[in-house]
Amino acid sequence: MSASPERPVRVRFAPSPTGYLHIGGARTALFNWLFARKHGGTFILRVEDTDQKRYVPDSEQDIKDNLRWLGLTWDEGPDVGGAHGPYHQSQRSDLYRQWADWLVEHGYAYRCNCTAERLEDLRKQQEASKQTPGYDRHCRDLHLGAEIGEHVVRFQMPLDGETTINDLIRGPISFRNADLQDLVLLKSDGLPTYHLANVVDDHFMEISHILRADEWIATAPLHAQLYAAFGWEMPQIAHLPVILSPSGKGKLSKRDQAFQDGTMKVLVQVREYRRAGYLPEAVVNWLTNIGWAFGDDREIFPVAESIPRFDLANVNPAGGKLPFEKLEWLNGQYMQMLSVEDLAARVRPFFEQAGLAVDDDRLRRLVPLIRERIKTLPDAVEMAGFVFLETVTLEDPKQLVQKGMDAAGTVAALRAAHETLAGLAAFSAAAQEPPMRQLCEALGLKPGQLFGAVRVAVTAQQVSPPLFETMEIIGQATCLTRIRAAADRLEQLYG
RNA sequence: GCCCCCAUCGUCUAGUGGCCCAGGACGUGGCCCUCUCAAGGCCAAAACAGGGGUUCGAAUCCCCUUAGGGGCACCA
Repeated sequence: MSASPERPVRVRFAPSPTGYLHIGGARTALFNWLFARKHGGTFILRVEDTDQKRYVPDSEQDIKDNLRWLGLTWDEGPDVGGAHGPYHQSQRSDLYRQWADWLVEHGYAYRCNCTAERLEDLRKQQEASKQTPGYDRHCRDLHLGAEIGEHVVRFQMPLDGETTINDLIRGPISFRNADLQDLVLLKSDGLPTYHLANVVDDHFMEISHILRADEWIATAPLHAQLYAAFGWEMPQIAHLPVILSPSGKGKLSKRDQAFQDGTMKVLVQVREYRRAGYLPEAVVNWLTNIGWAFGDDREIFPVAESIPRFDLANVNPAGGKLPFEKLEWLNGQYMQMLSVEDLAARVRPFFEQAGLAVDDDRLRRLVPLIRERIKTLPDAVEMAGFVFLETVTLEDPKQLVQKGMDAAGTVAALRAAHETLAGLAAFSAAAQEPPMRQLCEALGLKPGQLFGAVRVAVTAQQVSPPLFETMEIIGQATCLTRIRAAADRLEQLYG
């Protein structure tokens, strides 16, 4: 039953199109992808669309788009094809049916026509009498034929003995067969359950290693028994640790959308990370570091460098929570590493979405100023959107008044600044600073007071990129207009 | 209830019997730098869940307890 070590590495990510790509799913995909790349193997995408009830039409597209966004491209699967297709389980029904029949014929499975009502009653009884819930094997020895009409096919689990799974991360895990269920393999709609489909597909797609979330551990012995019944070699298997909800209750996968946990925004779907302005390379770096460590005490590493180091033997079996604060930091680090060109291109759509008319020259000059001040792409809009605005308006002119100053003094300071700045022949930051500092002394103000008032006048914000560089980008005329307007308004209202 | 996984700072982790009175990172606090905010630099607080073994020696191996998690579907 153990796989031959020399078997070519072929791994798969097999999502079900019942929802958008989840961050936990992305992590599973990432580890599969890393494993494949490490071993020069093949990474396969397989769509497990056998649940018609929960099918979400645009979820497959979302899954594919976001895998690509993360750079987790597949070598075989939808859109790219391959020699082991089709890669949608809904197109492989005949195969599953054929092998389900084979199991029945060979005494490894049986037909069952127990009704949903009977199963429901059974479960209620078992709960009432505090018994372990599960199918009572009513039809197991009835040898029902195909003529019974609507029915399912159940696996005939051996009643004694043990099944041992050799998990690559956890070592051997044993189960008493008597504790295992006669699970449904083929549903009454003729489609397979996960258990049958994944075994048949993994076999015919020549999957060498199964890397999946650890919620599958409990059904692994069933899968092992299926391989044994078919007489097929079982792939090597490893169960990846789950990602837990930061709120401390349950696994994250139970929530399917972003939610608020205290002061922290918890993002769940990959599309939410994308929209929130995280860089895919930062997300990948972050995800790689949950359950696995690069080594050498390094926290920041490009994916290309983690490939040769990746090893299942170093995967931590314990589940963990997503460290969101670390993503914020990592994202900031990655943004600092990007070229001006690159960051400008990435930040541009966010300005546009905010309805701002982006000027390329200004944007390129702005990027170095905001690069180390933003954590996510849309932060740039909040920090420096005023650069692309014709006029800015202050909610309350009182905001111009800095600590230790009054309205009259502020008006005077602004007018003095206006005069100083208006007198400059060149409006570069370097040209602005010395006379403005002299002005501080002349007015008896601290730099923070004068510059603060000018900052608010020019940007309508208390916080901005460095003042002189910012004014240089905005331009002399616009700055002067804004300073005068601010002084006028303050004087009018509080003078 | 039954079966299974799992357990190092608040969080992500390093540690595969002596190099560990436990290292890194995020976050937190302090200081420095400073036109705001950041970034950066320096410093600090902060963990081997508990109890038994094994061993000359245990964070590392074994057992029990406890905590957390998963599963017990005609969902994946």
